Amino acid sequence: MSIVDGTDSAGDRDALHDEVCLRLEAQGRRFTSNHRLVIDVLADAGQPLTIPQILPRTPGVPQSSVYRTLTVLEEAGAVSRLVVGSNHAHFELSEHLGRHHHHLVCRSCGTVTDIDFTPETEAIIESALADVAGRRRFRVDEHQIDAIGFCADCA
Amino acid sequence: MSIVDGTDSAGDRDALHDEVCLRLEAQGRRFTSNHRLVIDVLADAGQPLTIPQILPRTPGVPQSSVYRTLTVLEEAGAVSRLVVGSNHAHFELSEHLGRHHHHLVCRSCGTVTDIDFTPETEAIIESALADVAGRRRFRVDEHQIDAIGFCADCA
DNA sequence: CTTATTGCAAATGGTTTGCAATTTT
DNA sequence: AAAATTGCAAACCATTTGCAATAAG
Repeated sequence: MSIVDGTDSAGDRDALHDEVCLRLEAQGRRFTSNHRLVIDVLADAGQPLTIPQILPRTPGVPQSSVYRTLTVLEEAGAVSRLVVGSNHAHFELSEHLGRHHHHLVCRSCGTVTDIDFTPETEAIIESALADVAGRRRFRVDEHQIDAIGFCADCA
Repeated sequence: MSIVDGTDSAGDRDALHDEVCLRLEAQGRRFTSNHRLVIDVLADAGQPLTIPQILPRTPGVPQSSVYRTLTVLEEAGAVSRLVVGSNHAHFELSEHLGRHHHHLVCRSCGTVTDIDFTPETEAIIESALADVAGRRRFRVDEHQIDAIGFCADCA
């Protein structure tokens, strides 16, 4: 189902690159070295990163290019932009490439961590959402759940 | 339990003002006419508003004062700042004053609408969160669920 | 009277953009 | 060659802030 299944083998990484490339080409974009570099940074991190966190891992690439790359990747559905609390947007591999998950957001340090629910819990949430949204004729594409509090370090 | 229970009678509004006043005074702040004005705008709207939506409803009050008022009210726990997708933050009465709820966010027009889950669904979500977060020694204060998609108007 | 709040204007800072040079196909 | 991407610097724009005047307790 998912391109990146967590084991992170070399083959997975190639499959990830291929999938991103396909998505870019579907929109008439190109898969350049900057694109690959940013994808790899996000894949390696395994959790949402802010621009200040990404920049040091893309040495020599100007800030504006990283922003542009992230925008292109977002439009191609390869990356998601997350805005929760903090002043900086967080970026992560899209759920199209990874797997569905939710977030723990630390009030103090702003760090965002991925968490998973069981399929049963997800099913309950989805059906509750479909029910409530349907009543207002709202079509739900996706949902995001953020738990806000304090991480172990900031407790 | 909640100060504002949806019927929106004059008494509820007074109770709302009193509660906001208490919360402000607990922090050595004052309950001024600007504070009341902004609270009333948010209470009347009954859904999250952006600054561009708030300003026309607070005639004569400069933008910077509205921002400052919202910050003070947020610190007092009377207002919550919501950041989802759009370029503008959305503001609403805090769950301390209203009731716990979640959001439908329209990808197209950016409008945010409140929705409620049943207590049973909420209980399941809370226990799932407590479980997963506890395993990482993360202390959950609150959670927010945003369903992203297209509203009836933008379908 | 003491201290928080207000209003104005100016600054801040994350993010976006114009344009010429450079890659990619 | 044609078109997307890059890098640099400059522009944007939502939000914040300094400061003198004002209002609340």
